[in-house]
Amino acid sequence: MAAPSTAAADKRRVILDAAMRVFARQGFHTCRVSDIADEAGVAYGLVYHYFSSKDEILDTLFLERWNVMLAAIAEADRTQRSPREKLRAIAGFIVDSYRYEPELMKVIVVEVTRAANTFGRTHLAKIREAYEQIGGIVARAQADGSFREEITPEFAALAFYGSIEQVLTRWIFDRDPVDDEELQGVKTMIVETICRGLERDAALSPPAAAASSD
Amino acid sequence: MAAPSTAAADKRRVILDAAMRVFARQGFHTCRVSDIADEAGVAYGLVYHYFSSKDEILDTLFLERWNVMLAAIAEADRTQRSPREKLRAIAGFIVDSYRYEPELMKVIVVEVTRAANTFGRTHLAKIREAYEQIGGIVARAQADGSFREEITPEFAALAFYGSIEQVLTRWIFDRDPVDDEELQGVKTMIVETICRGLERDAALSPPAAAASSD
Amino acid sequence: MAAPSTAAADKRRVILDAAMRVFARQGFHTCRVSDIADEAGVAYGLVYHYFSSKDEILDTLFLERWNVMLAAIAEADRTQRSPREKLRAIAGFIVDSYRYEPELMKVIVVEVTRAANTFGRTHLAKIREAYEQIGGIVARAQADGSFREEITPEFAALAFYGSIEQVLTRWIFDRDPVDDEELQGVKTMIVETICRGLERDAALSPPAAAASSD
Amino acid sequence: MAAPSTAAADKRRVILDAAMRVFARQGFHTCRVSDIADEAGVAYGLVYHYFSSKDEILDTLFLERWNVMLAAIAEADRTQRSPREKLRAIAGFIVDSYRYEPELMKVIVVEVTRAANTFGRTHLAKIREAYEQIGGIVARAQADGSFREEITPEFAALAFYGSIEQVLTRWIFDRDPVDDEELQGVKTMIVETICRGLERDAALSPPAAAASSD
DNA sequence: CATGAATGAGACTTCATTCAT
DNA sequence: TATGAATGAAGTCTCATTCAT
Repeated sequence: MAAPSTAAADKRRVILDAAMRVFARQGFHTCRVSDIADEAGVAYGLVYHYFSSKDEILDTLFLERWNVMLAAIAEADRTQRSPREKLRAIAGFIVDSYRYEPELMKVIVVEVTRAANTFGRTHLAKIREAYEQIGGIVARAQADGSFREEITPEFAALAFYGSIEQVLTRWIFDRDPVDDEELQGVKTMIVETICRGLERDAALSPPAAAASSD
Repeated sequence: MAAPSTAAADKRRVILDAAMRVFARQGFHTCRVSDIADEAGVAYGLVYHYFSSKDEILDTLFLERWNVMLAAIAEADRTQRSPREKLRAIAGFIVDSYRYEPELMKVIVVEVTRAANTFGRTHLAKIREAYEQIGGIVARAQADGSFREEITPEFAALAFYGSIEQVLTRWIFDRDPVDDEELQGVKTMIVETICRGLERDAALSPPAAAASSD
Repeated sequence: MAAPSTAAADKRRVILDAAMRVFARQGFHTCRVSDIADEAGVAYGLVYHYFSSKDEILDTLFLERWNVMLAAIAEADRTQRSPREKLRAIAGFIVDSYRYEPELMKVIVVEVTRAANTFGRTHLAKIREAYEQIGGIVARAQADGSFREEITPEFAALAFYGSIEQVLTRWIFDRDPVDDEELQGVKTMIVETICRGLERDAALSPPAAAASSD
Repeated sequence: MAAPSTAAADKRRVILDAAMRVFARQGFHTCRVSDIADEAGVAYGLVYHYFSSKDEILDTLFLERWNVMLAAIAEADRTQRSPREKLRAIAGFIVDSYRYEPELMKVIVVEVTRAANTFGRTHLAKIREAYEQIGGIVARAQADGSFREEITPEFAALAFYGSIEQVLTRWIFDRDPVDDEELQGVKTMIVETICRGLERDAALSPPAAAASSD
């Protein structure tokens, strides 16, 4: 009796993956539910057997991924590493997500986090959880003296995430595929720019050395 | 004989301003053309007398504003000021734009620059002109030795603009109106974070002094 | 398993038949798609489930009928009958089409073949196929000596079809229904006028006798 | 004081001629009133100073021309010529009308006489006046014994006019301009086909001779 | 006479969702 | 589970006509 439920779970997954590709290719608003069904190779109505609406499909794709990212941020924060190293781990995770799942990340960024008026609004609280975790890392870095206090943690989080999102958006709409070297370079530039902007004067040299250990 | 043309221009302006308010309030996709006509106090068809489509109204609002911003960036670049001061002038211009015309800026950011799949794509080239101008400032700062060369000008522009856009987005969707103090604080934090991230070690102290004169 | 597809085909037919009645009653441009849906007793959107546009419905009605007519012409031509008999068979087929399906023929004639600027243009090539087949009959009659050569086959076809179309148009817009006697009379008059005009002098008497056998 | 009224009359004429060209080029339903104004080089509203509606412009173009044609038919009928010569004169007049004013005739035929559902209906009575005059010629030819009585005058009129209209329609939608030889040939073919179809057996030879005198 | 801004009703088409089988 | 036919609300755009100047 487990087989059918597994099969069912598979179909659901098939639809989700198809939706991801269709959303990435055509955009959420431009595609029709039938496009998703066609891509998944299932009948029209079956989509509504697994999801209550077209919105719910995107909600699901977003939440699955975003929760993974929140976990990754929490994990990075849980380590004993320096703030700069934590932030580098986070930036690295997001950039690698794009590397390995560019279609999914395109959907997440284009259709949710940047879609301020629609899904970005729906998931506002969830999205801000990421900012808050990042802000927390900054706040604690300020408390322990490694980051200076002129910059509020809230702003720091916005600048950090905003820089990354902007880079992803650029990649998403560029013709050329991004090569690995550029991906690694961006990870470094993010911390080299934002973290250095956040760190105390005295801290400027050592972290540069620390970064090389990554 | 000037009156009619003035009157005509006025009606066009009335419609544009009404559209700005309606787009800001309801969102471009959620509002109907009749909402714009109602807000403007004109007949439905008059909207189509001045604009060929609903899209063209938003295009017009965006281009009007974006061209002003490009001019402001070019103007900031034309001065003899330091790179940091130039970037501060640009950040200041954008932040002040939001201060004085929050509805317009909400429309620009939410419906165009962040709407990657729709108008953001249409105006991709125009939007990138801003990045390129900012990147040019950075590149020249690297050439004259004030900015270090580890960070590419392209990335620097994305990080700079991305940070600002993220802050605006936060303000746009926050309940509370932003007070002047916060606005000024953000201007400072932007340069304090991004510019410091971009500047050479030796340059870290002097700019801090320069910034205090703003 | 045949039932659903039959049911589906039926609904499509129901819509086509309803459209035929509505087009005949109100005219293609004057009726709304909702009039068709109402007449068919189906929901608005179902019309668009089966047809991609209002135009396509008329295209379908026309092509269905016109292909039947082209087949009838080809069939008439395939027999061993005299040219006059072939043309009488064709005229008879068209006149009988009006007798048995006056609404459909009204739509075909009024909305397509006579609508030179709209559907008549779209289906120009298809319409001309009929002229060409008729012209072919005339050309072969000239070759075998039964028709004289002063009249080009092209003109003969236009005159033949033009005469019939004009008669149909007259009937279509007359108040009174056409009785069978008039229908039969017209069939005879068409061949008696046009064919006699086309035939050689020597041929004038025999065909008159032949016609009486119809 | 005559000058302004002359000027006024001129403007009215300018608009009518412009409308003729625009209707011929774009079709009545496809063009906008502003297209006519543009073509005439006058302001939008002026069209409504001279005509109460777009329809009235076409009505005017049609009636002007159709009345000329009715007069020509009456004139042809008034002579002492044979029925065949009268019909040849009428066919010749219509064909020459197309020769000298193809745009106007295109509008008359395509937008009025063939537009059964719209203007053809409005002007039904006027159009039928032509048929009736032609029918009258045929009826009198039957009374004097030159035309046989198997064909009703009503049908004869429809066949005669229908043949001509079909030829004009063909020319109108053919790419190639019609040369004079073809025009003359068609005049002959019309009477050679239709009149011969209408004439008594005994009359077949003499008219052929008569026709050569044209 | 002349202008062209202003009016507003009207219709096609799309597509998410439901439901009978 | 699975299918896809059926539903119907919603919104953009067109354009003939009017009218103030």
